[in-house]
Amino acid sequence: MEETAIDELTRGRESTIRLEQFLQKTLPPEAQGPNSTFAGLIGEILGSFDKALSNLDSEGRRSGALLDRRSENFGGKKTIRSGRKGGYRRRAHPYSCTQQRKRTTDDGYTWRKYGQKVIFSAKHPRSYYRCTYKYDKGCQATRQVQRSEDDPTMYEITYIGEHTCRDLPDSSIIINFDGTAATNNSNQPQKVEYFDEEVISKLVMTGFSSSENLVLQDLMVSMPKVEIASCGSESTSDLQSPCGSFDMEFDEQLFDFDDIYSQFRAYPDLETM
DNA sequence: GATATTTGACCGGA
DNA sequence: TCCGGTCAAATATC
Repeated sequence: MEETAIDELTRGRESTIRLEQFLQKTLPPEAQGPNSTFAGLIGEILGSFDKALSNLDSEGRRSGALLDRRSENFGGKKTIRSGRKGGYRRRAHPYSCTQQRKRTTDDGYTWRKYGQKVIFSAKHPRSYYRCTYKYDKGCQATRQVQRSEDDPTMYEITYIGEHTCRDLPDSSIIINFDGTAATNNSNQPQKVEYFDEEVISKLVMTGFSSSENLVLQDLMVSMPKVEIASCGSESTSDLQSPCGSFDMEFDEQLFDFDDIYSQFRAYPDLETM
């Protein structure tokens, strides 16, 4: 399973390199300087692939220990050691991502606060939240919320672990390219798989030949899918995204997709090509 | 009464 | 030994 993810990421990386080579041929020289949007974007995409590959690689080395630890906690029953008040094992953080937001409540999940700490060298205390369904469904997701020191109106929210409380059947997965939520008959939250088609299609519409499209199709296939939990009325978040939480999903493992997504958002001029 | 939050203590990792 | 993450009893809120 993990090897498949690595293969796909490697393929995506190679496709990005091919895309870079193609754009180098087609873009005017002034658009290709070291400080250009083009160079920055390609560099960051490659960097993200490298980072994801690096994370996966290190996960592979640690996976045995992690699985043991996670399965130990999964039942929701705390094993309190005799004579101790605490009795817990601090979890490693296999998957985490940090976002900055003005609000902390619109990520589509329900959280229960379980602690708050004053952090050394930080102005503001850090709050700790776990998924409400930790014990009901064994969901191991947690998040940490801390007011930003630079901008006190913003919160730095770190999501740790994956939500297993929304373990939806595959039949409910909706492939959606335009970001509009399709409807189904159930009242279950929908799991929508979403590609940033807008950006890629604009690239395609700028005159790529069919063979060149293959490069992009390659890239799209290799690009990790974005899992967006449909958040109903709360779908408008402070981020420029349909929903608050972005995770890259490879089967049962979630990886941060923020970097790649934000790279496209960080270059509005690309979207107007 | 059930559920959520607060807060001091405990524990693990660096 | 210090710092940060988590636990769980006490307290607050609905």
